[in-house]
Amino acid sequence: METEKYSHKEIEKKWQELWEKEGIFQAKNEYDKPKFYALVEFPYPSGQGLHVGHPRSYTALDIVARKKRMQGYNVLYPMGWDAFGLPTENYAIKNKIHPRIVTQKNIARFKSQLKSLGISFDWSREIDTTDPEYYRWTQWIFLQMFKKGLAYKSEATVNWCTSCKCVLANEEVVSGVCERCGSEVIHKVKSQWMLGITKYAQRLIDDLKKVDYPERVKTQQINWIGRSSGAEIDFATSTGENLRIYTTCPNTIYGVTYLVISPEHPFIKCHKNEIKNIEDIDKYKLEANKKSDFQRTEVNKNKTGIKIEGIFAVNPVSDKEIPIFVSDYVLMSYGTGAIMAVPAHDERDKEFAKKYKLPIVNVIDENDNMVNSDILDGLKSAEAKEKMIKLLEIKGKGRAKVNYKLRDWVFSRQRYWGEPIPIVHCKKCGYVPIPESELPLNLPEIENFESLGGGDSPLENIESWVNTKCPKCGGPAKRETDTMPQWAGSSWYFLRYADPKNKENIASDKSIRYWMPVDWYNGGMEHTTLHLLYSRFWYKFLYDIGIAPDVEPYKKRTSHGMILGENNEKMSKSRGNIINPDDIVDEYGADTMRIYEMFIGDFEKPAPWNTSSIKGSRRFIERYFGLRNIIDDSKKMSAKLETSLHKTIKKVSEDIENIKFNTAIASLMALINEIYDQGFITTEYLRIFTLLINPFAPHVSEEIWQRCKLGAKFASSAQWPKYDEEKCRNSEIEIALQVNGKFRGKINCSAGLSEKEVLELAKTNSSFSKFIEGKEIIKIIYVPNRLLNAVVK
RNA sequence: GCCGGUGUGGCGGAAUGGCAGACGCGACGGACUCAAAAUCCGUUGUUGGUGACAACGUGUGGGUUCAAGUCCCACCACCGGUACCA
Repeated sequence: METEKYSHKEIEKKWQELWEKEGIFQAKNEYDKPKFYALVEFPYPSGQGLHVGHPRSYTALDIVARKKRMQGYNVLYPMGWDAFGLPTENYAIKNKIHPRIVTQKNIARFKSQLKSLGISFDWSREIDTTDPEYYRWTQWIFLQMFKKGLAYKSEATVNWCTSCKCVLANEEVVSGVCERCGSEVIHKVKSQWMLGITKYAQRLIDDLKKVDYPERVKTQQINWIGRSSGAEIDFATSTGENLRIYTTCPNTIYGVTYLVISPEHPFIKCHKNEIKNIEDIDKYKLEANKKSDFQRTEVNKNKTGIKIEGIFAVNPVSDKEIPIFVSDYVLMSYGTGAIMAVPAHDERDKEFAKKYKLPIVNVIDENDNMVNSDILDGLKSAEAKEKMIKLLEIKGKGRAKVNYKLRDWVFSRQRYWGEPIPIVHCKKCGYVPIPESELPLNLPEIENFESLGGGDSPLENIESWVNTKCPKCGGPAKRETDTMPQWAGSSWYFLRYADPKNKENIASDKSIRYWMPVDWYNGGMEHTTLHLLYSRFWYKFLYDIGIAPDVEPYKKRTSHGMILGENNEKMSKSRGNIINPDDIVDEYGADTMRIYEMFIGDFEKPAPWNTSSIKGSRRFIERYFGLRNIIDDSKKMSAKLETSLHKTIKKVSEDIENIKFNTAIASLMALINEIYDQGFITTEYLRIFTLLINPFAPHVSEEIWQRCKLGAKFASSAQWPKYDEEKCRNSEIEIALQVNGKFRGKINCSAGLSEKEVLELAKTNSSFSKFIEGKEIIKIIYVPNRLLNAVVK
């Protein structure tokens, strides 16, 4: 008998090398085979190295990918690097190293960490968003958007850090202050490149019907896009110019007692000569602009405003004269920047009206019927809304209008470590795209990566790069010095994996049509309204220009829960609860780490890390490794074990598809317990068990596969086992007995008995019969092979 | 405020309306050992009882049902997202 200890280090190294040498996980360009494209979000190679959260996602889809391969699919499971970004740039600034060097170092570390986990990535298709051969296509897509008018430059309000003196992305503003230095963030108007994602708003909502995403992901996207349908209504004013407002409740128009416009509304400037209190209004506007995000949310409920003196508006249906106010509770960036206030039926308007003693007119009663509304009286509010829109349209004073909360995507960053925007500005020709033949537009080499004080990109310093010729007229022109945001490269990367070395196209047409869409994409919830939305938008655009074969990039999306620290809080340096995956792999092995992370709880829910629980996963692997010592082919596996085996094959197969990795492992543990209870295992059963455990613990199962000569070269390349539905049923079963719904014992019997036969048997059971003795049986409920309930009086 | 999610032993967590607590951790008892670790065997929801057994038990309060962790109604707590979006 072998007594050799299980040595994870030797075994795991051996198989990782063999797999790599034989290239067994490389996807084949055999376009007649059934394909399966499994994808996980490629990481940002940070200086901290891999987090224990990464392997949760990667192992899960590794299990799926490995099983699909064993089921005969041509599987693509690629990995790459989303490597542009702020932390690397900050590190580079601080340590005066080129970000490229930092990135390369981080990638090397990540890669070796991932390899030590035995994930079956196809490393031959590795991509890196900072590679000019990659980002030339990011730039190329941008140019196509520019040509279609989807990329445009415009003045936009951006976040401005008062201490760093530079622009911040929305995600860099944490509760109103700068993420880097904690200083105040204010709004500033700046000329920015924008992407017209709002043109795709409706499609981004509608096409969610076509994909298999978790409901919470769909609703979060729908809420973020924020569709509302109402009407635009033109209110005449005493200036002669109309004020156009937006409302979702045009039916409440008889309840309008004033209008409110945003402080930035151009109406103020246009009519400054007619406004008697223009100085006060300008002062108010200045105050409003000075407010930081933080202050704005703080004073959220305490509304301020000022009446415009000397000008009034006229209600287009009642012809009543009403005042106009300026208030920062109305945003210039939504709708028309002007509203009609209905204080009776809007909380914010009500608060404002109370503060400024404005009249409140009720127009909808408690039964949802219109009142005080002339021709609308008596109608339900929904009917009234329809009727009012029609009426306004006939009068030419309003029209139905749909609005979205979604804004166009601010696409400029004043930073070095990003894709250069391939546009030049010519005084004569305006914004001119550089010719596609000049792509990639490489990032120039510079010494100082720090942003300039004025909020301009550090590229602004490189005069030799900035000053160029206009591709159109040949005259002097300047290059765009802003770069693209972190989210650019990840918006299309899944396409590049189809054909990562292609020099002529983002990928060959054939490869795209074969591999797309991604069959299963797993990633974090935090990307729901960022990367996931952005990439759906880009893919739709690529569909529109004939590159993508369909409108949605991902057929199925799942989302893993976060792995929390042992104290149930988010892992972070400051909380001191970080677990380094290297330590776990070193001490327990990759197979144990994989099993542990899959067994930790429901994959889709957050779960706290617990180092002492890892032992259970390690024990399970060792028990599996020990099976080789109890092989006995002279005996036959019991009938009970045969049933258990088939049930387990079924359970594991289905659980993997249903993202229930924890219960799949539990059922394997239960099976191995049963095998040890029996005291031996046959080679055939060990073979099947090895195949079932292989996607979860690939190294140790390859080792057993080889040592016990269970089949050809690799377990990972063998056929996934099939189960027999017939054999999943026990012939001997247990039936629960109840009296009046209360459990009173159980009987063992053969399967398939009739109600009468079971009842007779039940009566011989003393604890059951005790409770029906002397009582009248009113009803018997019999669930075949499961339960018998006697209702007695 | 609005949207989404979650509440089950000491802990992580299982349960197509049908034996609540699978599987694992921990704990307790035992075997092996000079001893410890490892391993193996057993016990482990709470309360009462020597015991067989009984009662109670899935956030709270109601309801539907022969039967509810699961379905319905009302609420409470926590977590995530979002926020003056008219």
